Amino acid sequence: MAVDKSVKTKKILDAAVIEIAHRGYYNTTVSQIARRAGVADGTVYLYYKNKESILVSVFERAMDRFISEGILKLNNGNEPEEQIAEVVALHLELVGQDHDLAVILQVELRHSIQFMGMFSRSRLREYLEVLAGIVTRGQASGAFREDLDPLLCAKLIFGVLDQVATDWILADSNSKLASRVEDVTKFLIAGLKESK
Amino acid sequence: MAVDKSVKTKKILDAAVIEIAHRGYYNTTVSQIARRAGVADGTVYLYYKNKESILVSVFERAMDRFISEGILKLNNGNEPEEQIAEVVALHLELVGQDHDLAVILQVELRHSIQFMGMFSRSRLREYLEVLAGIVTRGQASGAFREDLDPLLCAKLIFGVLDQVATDWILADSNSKLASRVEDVTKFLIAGLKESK
DNA sequence: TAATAAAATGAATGGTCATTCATTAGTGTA
DNA sequence: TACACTAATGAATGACCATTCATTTTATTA
Repeated sequence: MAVDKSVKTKKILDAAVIEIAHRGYYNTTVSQIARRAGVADGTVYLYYKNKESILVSVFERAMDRFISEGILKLNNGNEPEEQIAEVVALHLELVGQDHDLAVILQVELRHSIQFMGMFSRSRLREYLEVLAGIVTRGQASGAFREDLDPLLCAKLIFGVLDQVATDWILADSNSKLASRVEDVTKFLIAGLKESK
Repeated sequence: MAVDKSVKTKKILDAAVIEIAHRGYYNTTVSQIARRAGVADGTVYLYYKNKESILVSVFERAMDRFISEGILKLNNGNEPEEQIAEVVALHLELVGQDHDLAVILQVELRHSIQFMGMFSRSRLREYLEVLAGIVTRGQASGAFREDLDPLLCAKLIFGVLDQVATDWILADSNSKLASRVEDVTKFLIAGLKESK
């Protein structure tokens, strides 16, 4: 039945996210994923073509949560400065909420983009374009300096967020990620304006 | 003879850097490294304990080039703003000079820090501390705002540089990395000062 | 209930390496 | 030249693991 099908597909995917986030793709065996999902090894292949396609699905879910669910929350009525603050908060909140998701985005995805000509670059692009849009609007309204390319700014903003997230993951600290939102925002907004 | 020993060790390491940068650690076989180095498979094990220890040496070399050779060039007499400019230029130049080195630092190292309890974090720490030192001095001299933690600032600066470098690698563009030095510097310095 | 179809199983297969080690080549010494 | 010692070789070993598929279990239908 259709429902059963998708339920089991999801169960396997859930298991894969956990295993891959903990051990990395190459150190995770299909058997481990199967065991955690509570199915036989062969069953995995009824739902996924092969190991790599599981990874692709893992990425798709991660990107989706992040981009679709996240970015849509942006309030377009706000001032550019406030939007930057919103993005920082959203980005760090999302990463902070789900450690496994975060590891996959920060560590595995990057690795796979490089070594398995993976799609996904386009989703990142999407994200960058949202950021660049904010910068462009800020420049138009005079809030932000105009001597920097918006796409470059978008990348720099992303770099900062990505770094804070990675730092949090690699340090496995329980220090709330949220506590850094304010300072990061200050830094970014200053960078986008003329300095004194 | 002692000289021969280290020459061959280096030859194998050179080969490993190239292979690993192109294919990633898990997709690189010891045979491939041996072939590129022009030695037999077994010979590799006369110079390295096992495959993982090759990776460790690869990282050590990469970090060394980057930190020791790079940071030492910083001119301590300069103003904080100039030092930031210097760091940006040095970082991007070093990465831009050696694509293989860059891939290993940006992609493989991160992956390994997460999944193989690797040392190396301490070398990154070293780098961050140099950056934090610049910020601290800038705050003391009144050049930079004082409401942000220097270590956080160091991480944000690193994030920006890391992102620009990664972007360059993943886009494999031949657009000179150097062309971005100026704009990145502007952004960072503004972020470190009070905004208008 | 019996027959049929669909889903799930897990042992077996085949391929891929990291690593070893018996053998060979090379180098220096007397 | 013969001997001893070191370095290098690469075929063989053994472990691992993705994937397959003959068989079993479960669900559906008549």
